[in-house]
Amino acid sequence: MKLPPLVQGFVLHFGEMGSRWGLNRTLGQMYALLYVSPRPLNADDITAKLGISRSNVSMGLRELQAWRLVRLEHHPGDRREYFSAPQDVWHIFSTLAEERQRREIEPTLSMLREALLETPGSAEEAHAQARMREMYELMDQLTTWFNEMNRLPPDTLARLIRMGSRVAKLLEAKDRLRASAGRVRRRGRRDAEET
Amino acid sequence: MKLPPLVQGFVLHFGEMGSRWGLNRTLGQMYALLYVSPRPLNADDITAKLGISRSNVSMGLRELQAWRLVRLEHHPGDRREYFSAPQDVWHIFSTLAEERQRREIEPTLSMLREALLETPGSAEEAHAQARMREMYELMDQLTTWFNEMNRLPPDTLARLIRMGSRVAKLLEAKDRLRASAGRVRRRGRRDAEET
DNA sequence: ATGGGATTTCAGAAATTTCTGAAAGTTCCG
DNA sequence: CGGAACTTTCAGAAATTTCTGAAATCCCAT
Repeated sequence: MKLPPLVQGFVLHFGEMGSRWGLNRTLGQMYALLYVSPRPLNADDITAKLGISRSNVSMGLRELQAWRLVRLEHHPGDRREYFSAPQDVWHIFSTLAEERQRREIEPTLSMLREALLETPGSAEEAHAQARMREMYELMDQLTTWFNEMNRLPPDTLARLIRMGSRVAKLLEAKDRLRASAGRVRRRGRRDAEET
Repeated sequence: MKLPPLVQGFVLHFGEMGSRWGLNRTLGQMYALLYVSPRPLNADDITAKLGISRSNVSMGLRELQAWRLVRLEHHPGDRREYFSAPQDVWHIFSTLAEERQRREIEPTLSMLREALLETPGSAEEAHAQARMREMYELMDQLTTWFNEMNRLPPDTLARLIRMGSRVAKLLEAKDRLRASAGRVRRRGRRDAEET
């Protein structure tokens, strides 16, 4: 591995962490390398910089593309394929989250949906099914929420994040507004809809 | 494995998924079993129901406790240890998320903090460091946000989730309120603080 | 303090995942 | 076409992770 120390540390760390995120060492290293690279790299660049086999790089690049974490581009007058990581960190995190949802959550939601259609054959199964229903409902709600938030304009979302728990204050404000509107009992400004 | 079909399907699925979440097959199966079980189980129960070795169960239980996913209890007049999964699904998801943050995010935040203190020795390193700073800032913001939300009273949080993207409407309402307050230029009701 | 039920440890076996080199495939140019 | 420049495939090697059985340890009741 032939890299400046700062970059090497970053790459190695991502290699280690790669396995904790559903990736693996090589994938983590490759992604880290592309992320900090000032220009797109081709497969041989990556092979050289990481000191791993060419075929491993080829497979890794396929997988990173499946994760939608890297983009492929061509340079005029050069037959090789160049890869780069999108620059926008928000965007990166959002695709990462989407992709993980697709791989980690959706299969379970389907499985649970099917299980909930079965007829329990015993008290034990009935209990199990009730527990599955609870889990299904929360997962479903959370993914719906996540998808909605992810569809919001990025700056709105950024603002909500920046507010943190102070959004709760908005809720209280809304409640006060509704309460007083109820007391006065006439048509007023309607700034927000009910949930 | 000797289980009612509905339960067996659930357990096997969690076994498969276990590896995608930072667990592993056995851990996933054990957790699934405890989750749907109507009563706490001891290690031998689990050994029998899942058909795996006693020692594997012992190690798995330790790990599930480290994840704070199961609780240990004792029954009077019985020396064995009984394990159960907390009933509240919200609570489960929240500890799961906390635990993942601790294992998947925090190490990277530390690594990045250290890297940002280094002095880049070349233009390439300077660029890499700038990219790391971007990543650090977003991760830091997201974890702060997550921690704050997780500290909110559960019903407030539940309400926010149920609102989904409609929270954005509250933001707009707030903006309108501030705008008109500014026009009128006198002290009015202050329902929400500025971000 | 001893016996025995219960749990833990751990070295090596088994299973799974990742990586490689060699061969095959693709594409473009002359 | 023929071949050079790249990329992909894939069977087996290497590395890693998970699982087991046997032995050790713990700890309570007598």
